[in-house]
Amino acid sequence: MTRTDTADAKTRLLDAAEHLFTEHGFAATSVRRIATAAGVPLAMVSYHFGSKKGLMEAVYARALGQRATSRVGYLDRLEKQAGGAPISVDILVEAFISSALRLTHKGTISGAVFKQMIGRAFYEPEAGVEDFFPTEYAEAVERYKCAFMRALPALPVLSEADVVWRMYFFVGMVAYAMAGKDVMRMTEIYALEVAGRPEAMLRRLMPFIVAGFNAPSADLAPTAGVLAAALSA
Amino acid sequence: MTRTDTADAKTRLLDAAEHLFTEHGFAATSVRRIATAAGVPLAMVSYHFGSKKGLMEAVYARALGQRATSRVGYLDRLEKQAGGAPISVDILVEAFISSALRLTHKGTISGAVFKQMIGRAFYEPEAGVEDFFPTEYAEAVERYKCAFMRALPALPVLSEADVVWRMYFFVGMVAYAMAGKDVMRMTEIYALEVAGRPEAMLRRLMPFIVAGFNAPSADLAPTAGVLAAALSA
DNA sequence: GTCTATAAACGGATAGAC
DNA sequence: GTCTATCCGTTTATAGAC
Repeated sequence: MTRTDTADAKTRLLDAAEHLFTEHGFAATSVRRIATAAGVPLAMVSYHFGSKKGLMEAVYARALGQRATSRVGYLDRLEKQAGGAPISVDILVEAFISSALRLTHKGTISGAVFKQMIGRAFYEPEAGVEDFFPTEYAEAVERYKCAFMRALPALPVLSEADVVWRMYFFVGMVAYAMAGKDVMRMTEIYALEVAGRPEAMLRRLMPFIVAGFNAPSADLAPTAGVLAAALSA
Repeated sequence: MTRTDTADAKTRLLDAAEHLFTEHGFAATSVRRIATAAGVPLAMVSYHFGSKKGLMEAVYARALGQRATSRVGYLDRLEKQAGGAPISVDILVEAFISSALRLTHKGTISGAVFKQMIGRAFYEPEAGVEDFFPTEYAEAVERYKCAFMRALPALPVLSEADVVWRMYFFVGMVAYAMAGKDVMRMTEIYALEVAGRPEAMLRRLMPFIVAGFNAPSADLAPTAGVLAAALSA
């Protein structure tokens, strides 16, 4: 007996939609199916949310809204505590990931579902959240960018392009992991311990990312080209 | 006047489907739209491919089939040339990415479209290629895994779990970039030079990944926990 | 082999009873 | 406020003419 069974129609629709959109995607999920899963008449979707799209926006709004505080919360506390001194890269990386994962442990939504939902939002073509995310997270990205630039070794200094690219890669990787995707079935084939344990992944991910951020600037030491050199040797 | 205009119905359907599935996703693309775009009667879809799903499988089969040789081609040549000696990490990383990007420059399909299509295949829920990819690429993953383990510093040696995790992160990042996704709109906001130029991204990505692979083992130096320590200080 | 016409089911949305 | 019944466009797939 889950909470959904006793909640009101609106909440049950949101719960069902969240789950089904996450699992099958927006276009592939019909409102009929959502209403059936929620045990609610079809018309309640139009009544409460106006349209299918309205329902999806409500799903994201609920999920993100109630967690809005955690985007730069860690960073605020860290900067306050540091009192002007740079924050080290490893702490920034863990703060960034933790802000993402922490969404998993708060609020009414199942952590696993929410995590996948956000991961999916990154790839769903018609998701519509592509208009939502950037405005909501632009500040967080900018704040972390500045923090990373201050944290990284002064000489040879990384260009802003270097830092932003590395954050781009970082975000992409976290999205892939959060979406629970594993196209190569690597977690199966190599029995990676990941099921339901984001901490295990975090432990593996952190050194990888931290080292990446600390790599020499691509402006100064263009690494690409070694393949061609090796093959023509 | 593109090639599509003169090709036969089957080919034109594949071309149109490839393009539309890539742009809008499987569920959101109707066969009518595909047939219209291809300038071909609707019934030709059933005739040639049996069903919508059959069409999609044909799209992937054509795209991947004709490029099957390039998955471990670089690695074969590198290992032959090295004659038993380990291949350095930077060369392996570039070979792996190049094998992915090289798909872009071969065959009949537009590079940009194919690239996005593969990227999409990683996230499309109903794509069905999740049964296809692992079997096709398991050998390549295993080969690269062995090569990376031989290339990485002997002491402290990375565990197989370390190496596989790092390949997992690597794959995820490449998938995100290949799908052309950018949820945070970072390429816009920070004017990253990426449009149509995978080489620019490669130059930025390589040092990041290489450094990540060379990071100390997560088994020996668990980095996670610095955030909690910093906040409780 | 190719295509037109249509079937059969499903999609989102709503009118109007209660 | 809540729900049943239905509208009507669109979907996939096919039957059958050419």
